[in-house]
Amino acid sequence: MIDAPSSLSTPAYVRLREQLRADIVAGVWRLGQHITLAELTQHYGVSANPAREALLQLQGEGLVDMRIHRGAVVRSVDARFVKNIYDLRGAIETMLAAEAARRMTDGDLAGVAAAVEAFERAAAEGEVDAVVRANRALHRRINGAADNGPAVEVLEGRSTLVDALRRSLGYRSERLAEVMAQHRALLSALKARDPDGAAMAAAAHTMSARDDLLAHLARHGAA
Amino acid sequence: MIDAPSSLSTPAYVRLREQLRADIVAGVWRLGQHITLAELTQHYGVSANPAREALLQLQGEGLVDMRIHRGAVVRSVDARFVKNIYDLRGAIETMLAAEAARRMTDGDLAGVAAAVEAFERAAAEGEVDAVVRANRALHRRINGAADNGPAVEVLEGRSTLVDALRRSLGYRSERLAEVMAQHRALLSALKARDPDGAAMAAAAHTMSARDDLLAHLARHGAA
DNA sequence: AAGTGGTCTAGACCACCTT
DNA sequence: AGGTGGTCTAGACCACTTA
Repeated sequence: MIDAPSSLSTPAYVRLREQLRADIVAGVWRLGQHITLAELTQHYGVSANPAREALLQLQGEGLVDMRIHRGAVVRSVDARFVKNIYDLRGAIETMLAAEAARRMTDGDLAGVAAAVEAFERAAAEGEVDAVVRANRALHRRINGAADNGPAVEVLEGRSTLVDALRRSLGYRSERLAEVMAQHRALLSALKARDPDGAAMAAAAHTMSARDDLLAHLARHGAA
Repeated sequence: MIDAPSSLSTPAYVRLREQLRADIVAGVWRLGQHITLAELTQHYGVSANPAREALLQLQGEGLVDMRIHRGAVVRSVDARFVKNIYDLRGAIETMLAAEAARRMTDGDLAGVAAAVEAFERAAAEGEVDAVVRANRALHRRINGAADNGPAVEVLEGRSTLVDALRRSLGYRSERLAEVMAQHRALLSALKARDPDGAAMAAAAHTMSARDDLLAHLARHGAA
């Protein structure tokens, strides 16, 4: 059964999509596992149609592969997949950072600066949740300032699986120091309204995140 | 009614999605126009469910905006939209070109070289369709060589509207000469296995395509 | 308070894969 | 051929907007 109705007004296929994504990330449905509509309708207590729609949308996010008349398969998160997603995200975030450097208002800049400080405070206190929140706020603000709705949609749509993976692995403290330095560099470039500098800082940031995660995977085996 | 069943085996929501996309591009449904499920079911002779799915998927491609209980609206293609889509595509294609430079086999390279020549031959003979085909083959080959499925999916998914717009405007011959020079530059960088050079060539190529289309729009008004 | 418009369920149907 | 598994239709239902 789908858990608390969350809100009576949210459609079943949306609730199922969210739940299914969370369950895939949590390992309820193993990576590479085969899922049929019948299993979904039984397990979550909805009928075939919303189940199919949820699968179609998750396919759009790259979480599952649907093969006609063969059921869906949870995409496995191997090194190649992680590299590909990070390369895609890196390309988009680099472009957005450059554009943000051109368009940011002083208010936007102050917001980014505040998020950078919130991140560092949370990191110093070891508050993992607060670190994740501040990090998200920081990148949301930069990406939002670029005023490119479609790009942000793609970025957010393609981030779920890898974000969940990253969060599940935790952060090493050396990595946190690295990230803080990268945030500072990015902030400086934005303050200087320097698109090329912002692009380079963003590219370095995402590439190091990619390599850090890939190193984790290589060390501890794939999920 | 949906036209020829195309193939009995392709599901209705897929056929409807393709048809609806083509019809939007052809102007059957005007940009900014309001569409309801009832209109779709009547006009295309399918029931509500496949119509809804087609709309959801086109929303995923950015062609329509769905607002719950208010119907869907065909997204209008203004200058800002064109710029945003081109910036997104440019970011992705730039990344893919760099990656392709690292990974291309000699066979891939020969394919790109052949496509470049096919493009130039078609351009010399004024065969617009052949130009479009060669151009697509060329970029498909480069993008494919990067071996990043998710990125290619996003690229193709987000290109339809703007591609159609560009095709509907035709090509000036000066523009064709520019494009040929850019293709040559890109090919050289790929041959030299030079990722940075390929990235720069790809970025220049998509930026000039963007600015060319924006100039068209500014001159002749929005579609 | 009516109306519009989206969503769900159930059952029939049919395409594709397997024997 | 049989079985599995996805897709369609119809009608009921219900949420959100408009008068």
